[in-house]
Amino acid sequence: MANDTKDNILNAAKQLFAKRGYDGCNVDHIADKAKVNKATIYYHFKSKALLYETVLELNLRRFLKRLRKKVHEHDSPERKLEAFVSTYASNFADDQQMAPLMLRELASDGTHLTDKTRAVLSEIIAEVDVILEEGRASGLFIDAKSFIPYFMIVGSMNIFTSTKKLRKKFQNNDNDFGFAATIDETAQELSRIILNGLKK
Amino acid sequence: MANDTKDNILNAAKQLFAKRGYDGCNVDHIADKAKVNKATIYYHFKSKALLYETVLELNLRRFLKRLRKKVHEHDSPERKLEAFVSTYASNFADDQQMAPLMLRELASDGTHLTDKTRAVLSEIIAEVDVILEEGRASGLFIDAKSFIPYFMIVGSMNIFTSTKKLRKKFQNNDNDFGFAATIDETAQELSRIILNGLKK
Amino acid sequence: MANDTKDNILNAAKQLFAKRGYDGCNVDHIADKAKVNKATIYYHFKSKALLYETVLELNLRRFLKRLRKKVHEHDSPERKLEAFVSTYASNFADDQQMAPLMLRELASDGTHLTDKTRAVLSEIIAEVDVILEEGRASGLFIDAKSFIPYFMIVGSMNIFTSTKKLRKKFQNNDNDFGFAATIDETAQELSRIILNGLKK
Amino acid sequence: MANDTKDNILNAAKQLFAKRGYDGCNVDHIADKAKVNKATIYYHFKSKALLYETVLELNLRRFLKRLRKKVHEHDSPERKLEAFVSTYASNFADDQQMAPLMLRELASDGTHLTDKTRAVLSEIIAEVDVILEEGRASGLFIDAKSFIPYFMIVGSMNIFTSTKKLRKKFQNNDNDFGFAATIDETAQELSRIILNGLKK
DNA sequence: AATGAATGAGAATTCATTCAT
DNA sequence: CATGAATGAATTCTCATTCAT
Repeated sequence: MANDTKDNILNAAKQLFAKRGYDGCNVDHIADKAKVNKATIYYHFKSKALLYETVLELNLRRFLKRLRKKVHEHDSPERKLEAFVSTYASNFADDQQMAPLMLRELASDGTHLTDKTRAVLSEIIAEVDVILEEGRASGLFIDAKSFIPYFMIVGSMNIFTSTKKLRKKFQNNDNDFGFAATIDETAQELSRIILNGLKK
Repeated sequence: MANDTKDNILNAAKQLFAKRGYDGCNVDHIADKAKVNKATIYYHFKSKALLYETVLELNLRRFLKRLRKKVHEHDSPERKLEAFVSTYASNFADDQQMAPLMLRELASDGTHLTDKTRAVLSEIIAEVDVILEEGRASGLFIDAKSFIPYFMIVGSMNIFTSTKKLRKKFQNNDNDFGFAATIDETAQELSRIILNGLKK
Repeated sequence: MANDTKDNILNAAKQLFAKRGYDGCNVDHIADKAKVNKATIYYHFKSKALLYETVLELNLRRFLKRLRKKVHEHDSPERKLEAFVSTYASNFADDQQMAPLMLRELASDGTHLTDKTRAVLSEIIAEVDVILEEGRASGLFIDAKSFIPYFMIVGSMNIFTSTKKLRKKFQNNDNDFGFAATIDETAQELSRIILNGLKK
Repeated sequence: MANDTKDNILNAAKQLFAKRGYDGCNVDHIADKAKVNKATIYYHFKSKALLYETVLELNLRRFLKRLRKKVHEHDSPERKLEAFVSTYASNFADDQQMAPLMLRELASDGTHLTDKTRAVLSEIIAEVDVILEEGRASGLFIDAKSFIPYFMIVGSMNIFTSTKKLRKKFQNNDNDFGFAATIDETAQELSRIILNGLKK
């Protein structure tokens, strides 16, 4: 029961933090959504800030695990990078909260990130770094700072996922810039451009 | 004098909204930073929400104007795209607030965006769209949805600029993923990968 | 109006802090008693703690001023000491809050005392110290540490004033220990014992 | 084992009630200090209020017993009064909590005192009363209300013991009012002044 | 145009207490 | 006996906003 309670809180918190940001949502609301008493949240997590940190760390860790698993199913740097992007996409398709959560954190320059959570973030970037290094070593890829392709992927996928409603508002226009694309189409095209761009 | 006051408020607001987000900063704090009385803010802008909208619209409009001017100094799609990216970079180099401001807005799915401001945003994307269309028309570029290169640029440049402090925290590690790069270097490498990636 | 408001708050606070102690009374209650909105208290005093400190300092300062004035109307150490005690008494007769306020502060070892307020306290003791020094110098008084007569006066007068209701509960007994005495009678007898006790 | 737990709770409670007062300390904190679960406190004592009353009654009773024993070792009123004061002092020297505990109770006009506990208090005063009565009967002491010497002793000894830290803060001054005295010196001087003052 | 004062509605956090185990 | 979990009711403090001047 205790674990159920904790999970309910963590899920409710994740949704609201994603939707409204840390400052934009309140503990009452989280308690309502989790169907627990507000004080119960403070019993399990000591403060709103610690709850937020827990949500972030837990989800990033889970995300890293899934990315790794999928990436390591492949051998060539190209397939690995594709796997990274497509897993990124499929994860975001299932879990709509991750994208705004990460984006807000980046926008606030990691203010709420603990050392442990930053370490997880680092391991995610490292996945891309290793792939690029392999690509460079085998003469496939040009020499480029790892963070640039990483930011390209993270930036575009997170923005795409976060702006579901916003993108719809452009679809009345004569030009919707392709905004109606699915996340998988987007991931594929993104992969294609990046891989092509990195190729020697 | 009246305009001085208004500008002071707009500047203070921009800095604080950028740093802490709409919900994360309060009118008292803006008043303090602008060195005006809190009621003065309500005299010039009707509410916190309207102040925020004004900040956003004003700055996006200014940003669009600068991008346009620089892009239109060039002729070929390639040079134009490069100009778009490098102007993006130089603007962010001068104005550290724009990046987190935009990023937060995207993370919150444009909740605070007025129709007018969304229109400005649309015109910025349209700049890229036109360039890509030209490129496609002249057989230089592959056929790709415009928003993808756009999100790649916006995502990576905004994340890079927003995470100055965060990136520094990675620089003790043996691998800093190239995070120490300047914004201009970053823009150049980004241009190179995207142009290469779009090329037929 | 602003000063009226502040005074209302200070008075209400004084009464409640005296009656229930710092932790025993709440800001809502003070606001009710002062007939102001709770937020108004926070506007004028930044926190409950600062309100408390202000109450303490203001009242101790006023108390010191009155003691000094009366003491300095006399010449001999004996008359001065009597004046000190009787003024102490007459002040406490008018202002029932001062005694429990001071007593609680002493009980909590001056935890809430600011440097400035401690200085006022010091000046009150100094009044007694000077009197005793004069008495010793003119060969009237025995050599005794100043704080002891001071604590005797402060202790007995403050306890007497603070325990109005408690003392009444003893008055059904066959022996009420003299608890029914007035504050002036008490002060006189106290003076007599101390003066007699200090005499060479 | 059961008694161990109860004693741990009573000791922890005594220390915290003394340091912070009834309202200033919370059951969680007592539980932490006693190294028991919070619910255990409610198992042994029914409420915070009852725990407090138990602490008070137990300790006052113990205090009374010790005072009585020492006082009754002497015969003359003078020696008995001296014994009362010196036992007061030696008890407070061993048990730093008693003084603030009593002082707070007096400051709050006995609000938390049960009838039983008030009866114990009464018996303590009665000890002094009997001594003074004897002194008056044998023509040694002047006629004075018993509570006044009692309040002088209680007031000064309790204030002295409660203000260990506060007194230290005065010791940088050029005049420390004798605050550096030990409790035994203080008790001796107090005895001397009171006895001298009561003498016919 | 600008400001000090005031406030209603909320927000985070605490706390004494209960209860199932 | 003892405890982890849970909670209703406070409690301190904040905040966007208004208003008289």
